[in-house]
Amino acid sequence: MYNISEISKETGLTKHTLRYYEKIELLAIKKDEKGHRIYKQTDIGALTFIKCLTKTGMPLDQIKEMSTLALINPEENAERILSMLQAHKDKILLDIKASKESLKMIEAKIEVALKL
Amino acid sequence: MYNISEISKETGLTKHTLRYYEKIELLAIKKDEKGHRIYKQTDIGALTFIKCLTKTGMPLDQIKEMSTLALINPEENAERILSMLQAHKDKILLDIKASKESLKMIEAKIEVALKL
DNA sequence: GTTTGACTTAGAGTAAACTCTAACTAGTAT
DNA sequence: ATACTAGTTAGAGTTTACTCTAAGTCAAAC
Repeated sequence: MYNISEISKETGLTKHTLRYYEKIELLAIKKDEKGHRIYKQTDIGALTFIKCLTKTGMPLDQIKEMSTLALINPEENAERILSMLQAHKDKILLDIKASKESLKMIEAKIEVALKL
Repeated sequence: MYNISEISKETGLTKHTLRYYEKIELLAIKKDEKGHRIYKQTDIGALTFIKCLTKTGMPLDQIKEMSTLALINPEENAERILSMLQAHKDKILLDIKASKESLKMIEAKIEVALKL
């Protein structure tokens, strides 16, 4: 069990962001009798996965859609979740390809600048 | 010589975006006697490079800084331009690495979802 | 000759994802 | 008792990169 400061350190997300994620209902965190958030190991896992999705350009509303589907009925929604994950995987592969092409152009510019 | 519509088609940037790039002084385009923009081949090259930098996450103000330096005095500013390009290249390499790691996590989740 | 479609401008509006502020409570340290 | 620290909330503000609107000019098509 962790409090918000520990989770902030652990995940690298600010406390503001952690509360913001709850406000937009990306995830739900239990509170203690004082109203303070109590995070579990599984929450760290979820936040790590959210970070990995946002970093690779999945919008928060899509992440929210997936996590809602998984929360409500993982078995029934498995197909939909799977297709979203597959689509995102394909997008990342394309992004990597595009990045490599951009890299080539930049390297060419570096060559030009080196000659000045 | 091309007009804004042709350049929009050519580069995939909207006319709005092309005018916006001029407003923030990312590049300067000559006008004809009617005040209409006239684009040259070199402008297409510049816009293509700008696209490659934005796609890979370089902020517009940094692109602007580089293009200003290159415009004012390419020889004198070569070193600064070079270091910015190098830094961006390194950033892209790190991003690709991170994307590949995210890919692994997503593929693991896909495996889990396939078992449902 | 008027409608259509291209262009122009200044400036307002939008979307996404935070980021911050103000006002508050509750527990601990001096 | 008072100051410090950590937590809470609602809601306002910020940043980036567009994106759109309104009002206008100008030339060709019907």
